[in-house]
Amino acid sequence: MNKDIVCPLNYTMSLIGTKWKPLILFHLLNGGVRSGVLQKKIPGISNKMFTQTVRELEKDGLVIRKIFPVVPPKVEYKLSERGFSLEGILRSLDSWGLEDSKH
Amino acid sequence: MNKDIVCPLNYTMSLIGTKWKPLILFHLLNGGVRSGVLQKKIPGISNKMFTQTVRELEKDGLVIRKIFPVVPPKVEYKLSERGFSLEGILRSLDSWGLEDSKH
DNA sequence: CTGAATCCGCTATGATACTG
DNA sequence: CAGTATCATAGCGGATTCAG
Repeated sequence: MNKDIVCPLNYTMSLIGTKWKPLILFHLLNGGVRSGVLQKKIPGISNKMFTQTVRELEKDGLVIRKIFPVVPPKVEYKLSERGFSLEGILRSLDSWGLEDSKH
Repeated sequence: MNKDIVCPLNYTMSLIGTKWKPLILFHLLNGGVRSGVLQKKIPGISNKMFTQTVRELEKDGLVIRKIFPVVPPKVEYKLSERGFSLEGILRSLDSWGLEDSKH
């Protein structure tokens, strides 16, 4: 009996339940963006965690990584269709923060 | 300039952006419950992290802790009004997991 | 020059045993 | 029953190094 299926929330958390994943996904809602630009949008994230996290998202099929074979190196990240299906949740999290921070 | 306000999502994540917080909050949606019962609903959480996490939620005003001065000890946790305001988000996360796990 | 991997020190986490 | 203490491990952050 798989616990992730007993409560689907466990399944969701296994995919996006970390400190940085929702933030990265949120900043990709507006479209694909270059690696360095994306990283600058995430305040406080370390280089290492950015790379590690975005790669996990890629592995889980939420983010697509596109490499341009040019000099200097260029890498872009964008949401997959599956990643986009989280849009409502991500925007709700953002809206909740906006409202709650007023109180 | 506070980064948590530049993007409200940062603020939200600072409150519930950990592995266990959404799970604990979700299992409190149906009402107050005794400590041990709540912990059993969270598969995989260690005793230490359960106590630590639920106390942080209490400190942030999302969860209310009620102590009954009896023997054996009895402690109940329930959502505060502020905690309940996350209901929509928590149920969306659960629903998303249910849908996504089908694919 | 950009993107990412490696190394090291530190913090957070988990398992177990124990206290009130 | 609820929570704490202790210790081993895993994960994170920062600086540096490497690759293209």
